[in-house]
Amino acid sequence: MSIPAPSIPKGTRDFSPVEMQRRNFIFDTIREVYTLYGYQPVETPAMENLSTLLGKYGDEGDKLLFKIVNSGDFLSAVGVTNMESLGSAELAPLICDRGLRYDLTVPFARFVVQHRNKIKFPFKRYQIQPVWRADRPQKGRYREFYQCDADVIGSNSLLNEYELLLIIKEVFSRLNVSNRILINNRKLLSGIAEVAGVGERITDITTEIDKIGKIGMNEVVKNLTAKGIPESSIAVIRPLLELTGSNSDKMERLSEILSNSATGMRGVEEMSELLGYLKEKESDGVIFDLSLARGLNYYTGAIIEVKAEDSDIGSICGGGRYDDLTGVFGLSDTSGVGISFGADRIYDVMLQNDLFPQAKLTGTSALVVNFGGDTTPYALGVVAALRRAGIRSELYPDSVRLKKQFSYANANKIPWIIVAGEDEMAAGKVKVKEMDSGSERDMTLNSFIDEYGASL
RNA sequence: GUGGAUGUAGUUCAGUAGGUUAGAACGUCGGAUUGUGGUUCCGAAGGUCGCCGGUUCGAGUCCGGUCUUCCACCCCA
Repeated sequence: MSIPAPSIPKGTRDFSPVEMQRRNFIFDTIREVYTLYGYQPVETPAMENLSTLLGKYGDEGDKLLFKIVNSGDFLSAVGVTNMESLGSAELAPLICDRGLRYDLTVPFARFVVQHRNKIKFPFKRYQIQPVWRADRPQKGRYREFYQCDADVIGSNSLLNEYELLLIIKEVFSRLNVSNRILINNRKLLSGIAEVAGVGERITDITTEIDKIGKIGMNEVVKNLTAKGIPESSIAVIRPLLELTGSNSDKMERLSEILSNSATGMRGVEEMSELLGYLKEKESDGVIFDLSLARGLNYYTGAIIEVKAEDSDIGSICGGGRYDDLTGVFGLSDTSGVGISFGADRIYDVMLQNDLFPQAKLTGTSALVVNFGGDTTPYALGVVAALRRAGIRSELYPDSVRLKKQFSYANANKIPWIIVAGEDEMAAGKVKVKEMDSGSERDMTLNSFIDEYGASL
């Protein structure tokens, strides 16, 4: 009779101590940079009311929401006829009031509206928490993953966009991840759709435009045609996406072509201003890419996406400006802009390219051997003294064969073993063994701490 | 949600044209060394062959379904 092997839900993962050490390196780096730029931490619950989440991410996003079945007799609200006539999609809202958060931006918008009395605008917050998506798992794609968000809400200034770009550069430079930062502006895309006479179809157009880099212009044109975009419109859109030359050349051409679109012209102004803030060195690796579209529906201005070089992982950071996310929760005229680092994908990229710094030793430095009996108080005194001296140390919990205790130290890469048995106790000393060299010395505990404490 | 691949001891993998008690390495545990690890030697434990059903005298091996992991699409961090 064997118990079935335990398992965890599809797309979720456990993290070992080694993995956690590396993950924390990423989280700590991002947190340090966020703090350095004046962002304040915030957390929100894992689950939100479904009404908060639904309709914010487009149809596709709604499908990927994890819904939570109501507690108690959740079927009583349904009724027999509904049960038989409705599909599971229509049934869901009747039996689910809550869902797991899909990202950190929408819960943050909710947070801002709910706590507006206590918030002094502009509000700069950061938030590092897991999110959940019922996507099919794949390389670099998990059902539970961490986002590391920073947002400024309540300020229209493009200096915020500029600052977020600097943060992105700072984080990836500290992590040593080579990357390219793509920027664009939704207003430019809206303007293009407008002058092409298909302003209504902006969503269809942007999601297709986004694929240019992947499937090529010809395929995109084919898809647009298939979606019913008239050839005359495509004829206007296409040359714009194929603009070449320097950023200022591109902006110049765009302002000519978009001159009849107020939205488009604002896009030109915004993009020119942002590009203007970037000094020569800072603009390294920042690319103005008209084909960058990004799916999330709520973006209205600048959009940002970071791709790792030397990797097929895809996007490792994304963001943009949303002018009216808080509007749906009852607070209008509050524009925000934010970015989000995908910690799990950054982890994958760093592992692939061997970018993790040699693991800092955060494990135990000294293991005190347990002989049991009368020596226990003596051994306990030894660990206590080591800890008082700031040396990470532990007493082996069981008084078992020394072979076992030494092999434990070896397996856990503990560099020192302190032997405090009867002989040592009688002499008022300890025997210290350096595991690397295998050499042993009898000495007082104080002289050990004096001699090696500082290096541990 | 659509399409494809995968699944055998804790781990990485063998397993011949369906045929007795399913193998190896590493790891684990015990011993050589009852106060000494990492090397060596000896020994042991550990598997309802992902799960359910079917074909067959007989299935780890063939067929169907289902789940997991991985890959592509959709979409995205």
